[in-house]
Amino acid sequence: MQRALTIRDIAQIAQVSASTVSRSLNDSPLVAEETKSRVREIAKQGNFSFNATARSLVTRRTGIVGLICPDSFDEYQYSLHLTLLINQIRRRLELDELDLIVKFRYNATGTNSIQNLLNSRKVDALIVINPDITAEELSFIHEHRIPVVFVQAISPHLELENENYVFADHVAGGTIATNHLIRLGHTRIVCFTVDTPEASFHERTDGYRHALRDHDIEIDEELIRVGDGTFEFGYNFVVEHAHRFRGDISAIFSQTDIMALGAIEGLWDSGLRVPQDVAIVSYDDIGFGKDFRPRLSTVHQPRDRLAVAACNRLSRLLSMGERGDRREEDDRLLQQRVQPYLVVRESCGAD
Amino acid sequence: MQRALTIRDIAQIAQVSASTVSRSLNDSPLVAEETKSRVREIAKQGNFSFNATARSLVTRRTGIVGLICPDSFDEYQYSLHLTLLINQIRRRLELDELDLIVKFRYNATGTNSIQNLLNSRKVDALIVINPDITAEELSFIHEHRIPVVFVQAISPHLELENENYVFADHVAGGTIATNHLIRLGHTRIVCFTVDTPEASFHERTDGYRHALRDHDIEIDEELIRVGDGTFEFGYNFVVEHAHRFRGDISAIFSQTDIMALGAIEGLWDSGLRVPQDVAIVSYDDIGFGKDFRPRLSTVHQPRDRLAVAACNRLSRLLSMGERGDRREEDDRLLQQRVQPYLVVRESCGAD
DNA sequence: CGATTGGATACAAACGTTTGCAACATTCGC
DNA sequence: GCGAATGTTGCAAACGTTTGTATCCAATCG
Repeated sequence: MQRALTIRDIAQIAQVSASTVSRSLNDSPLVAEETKSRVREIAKQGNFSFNATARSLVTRRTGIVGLICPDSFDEYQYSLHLTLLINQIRRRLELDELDLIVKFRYNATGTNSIQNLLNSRKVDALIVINPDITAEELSFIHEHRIPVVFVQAISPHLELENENYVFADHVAGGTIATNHLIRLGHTRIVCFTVDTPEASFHERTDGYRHALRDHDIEIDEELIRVGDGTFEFGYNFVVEHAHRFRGDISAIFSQTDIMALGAIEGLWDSGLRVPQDVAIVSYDDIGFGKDFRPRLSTVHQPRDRLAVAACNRLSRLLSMGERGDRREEDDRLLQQRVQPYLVVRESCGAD
Repeated sequence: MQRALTIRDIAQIAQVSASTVSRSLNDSPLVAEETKSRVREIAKQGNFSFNATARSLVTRRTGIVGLICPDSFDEYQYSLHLTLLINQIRRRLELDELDLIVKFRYNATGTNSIQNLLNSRKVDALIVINPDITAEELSFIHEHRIPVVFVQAISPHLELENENYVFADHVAGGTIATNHLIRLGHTRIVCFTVDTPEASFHERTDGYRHALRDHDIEIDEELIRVGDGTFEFGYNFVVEHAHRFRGDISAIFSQTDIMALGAIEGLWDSGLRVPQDVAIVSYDDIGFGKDFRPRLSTVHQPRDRLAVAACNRLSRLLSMGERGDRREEDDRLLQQRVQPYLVVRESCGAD
């Protein structure tokens, strides 16, 4: 295989024109069945396949979508959730024969990943995860008239009204978790949240507040503790406040699984048992959670649904672009919210 | 921006030919400095950037490398190590302005990922992780004359003599871990390995054997336990054999961190403490390990070095392809082995 | 001062497809 | 049996670059 076969080579062998070969292999109705099958046969024999680059040049479609992900992807507490999410997206994209280029928000050469990707026209569409994006970049994207879907958390920086946005309902997640604990009889529930520009954690806290308010339980602001999402934080807090877990506080709503694992470890070291002495519900459902004893009761992040919804949205946009129309009903679907659900295991004390 | 600017547009504005624009923007020595800067200025004003597709068509370079990864990437016990490895590779590739398309070994449409990728000529080179690859696929790759480097574990299916191969020395890793335990005075050391076609686990076991032999310690085959890499396995084994950890067995070499975490949990539930009663050294260094109490002493998988070595290798192959030469010295570097190292924390009882 | 060099630029042919349009053959309706 | 419709094919122009070769002009040399 010195030089790969081209449609012209096939054309010569089949004694037809290159256009007929192209049409045959693309199953155009313009060519006779008999010719089609003859051409196909020859192509198959010669192990022919299209040169994607040449094709892209004229169709203006590369068959690649770009995904921008936060640099925090490198840090392990985010890796699991994001990895799983991205893998789901990749799998879903396979169905449409689309490949995925993943880029970090900020790259090693100091140039802007988003601009690079769009300028080079390497991708047909963009998925932006946890969109920590400037207004400037947003308008840059729109100038390029390239389909874009934002996924996962709502960015407070972003005017989402006219954007395609698929996100999880973190308020509902916070409510579900807290309600569950309340139903089990807990009223003094400490809430571990995370200090980050991302809105998702604030929303989980809102959910916590809603649940308490709905049950006429006093909201003690002192019980809302802002951490950093790490094991250490959970561990340190419970060790430091161990005395309060004997009588005062009876449950924890931890907004990350990792902090919950830390808390469990810390409580243990303080002579307290989960769930017997303290009930815990956490958030994310990162897979490790079901291994440790006690197994974590946790709010499942609907990664699969996020992925599916985002990709469906994207497919739609891509095919809309092809036909150039834009129907009314689509506009109503611009924002799509997916619901998390509670996975009850052991740490809440109710199986 | 109805239609993106082309070099012809720039040419017209600058009153030069398209080729001069191309050469100017590519900093060719064939064009006068003055013209160059004039053209550059105009390009900058107009926010011009090359159409990567058109460029690829003639240069036969896409600036994209493909990475084939095992489907087990989906399962969480592999995710962490692989995610980190792939992210490192991605970061390293940024330096060469190369983008990365990651594909699963088997894709949803049932077609062969490797063949797809190569046939379409979408990528300039291939990285194959944990190469569970058939001879047929291997020869397919070579027919395409595309640079390929295999990473991580050695595949028993693969004749690696003529392949570019970057792998970790798992024998050394097994030896290091076991030696450390021996040095701490342990002689009855149980070894958790994993049943998989991948050779890396067998190699770790070989390392374990070497270490014992070197110290004239009898190898008790019964102490080598074949598991599945999960938390459950570690947990169940120690619980079931708890009595033996009081007097007989005094240490564990676990070939995955996860199994070690399971064992720690199980020992605890059996009233045994790590490292006081049982010392543990594990393998992988997955990041979680440093959070849990006791913190894991573990053999660090040299992901960073694997990534760097693989990418360097790839860069080299790519630039060799450009110049078409192949020097002798390169052949000697075909296989590259990187060394793991021990991270001593708490679980081994020696800080 | 004519021939020669060399630097700067332009021309045109690739790269491998897709696709609008024209061309041709065949069939149909009347 | 003739014009129109229909079905099949080929021609050629795109798509936006790169790059080998030709051209032009000024400067240099003998």
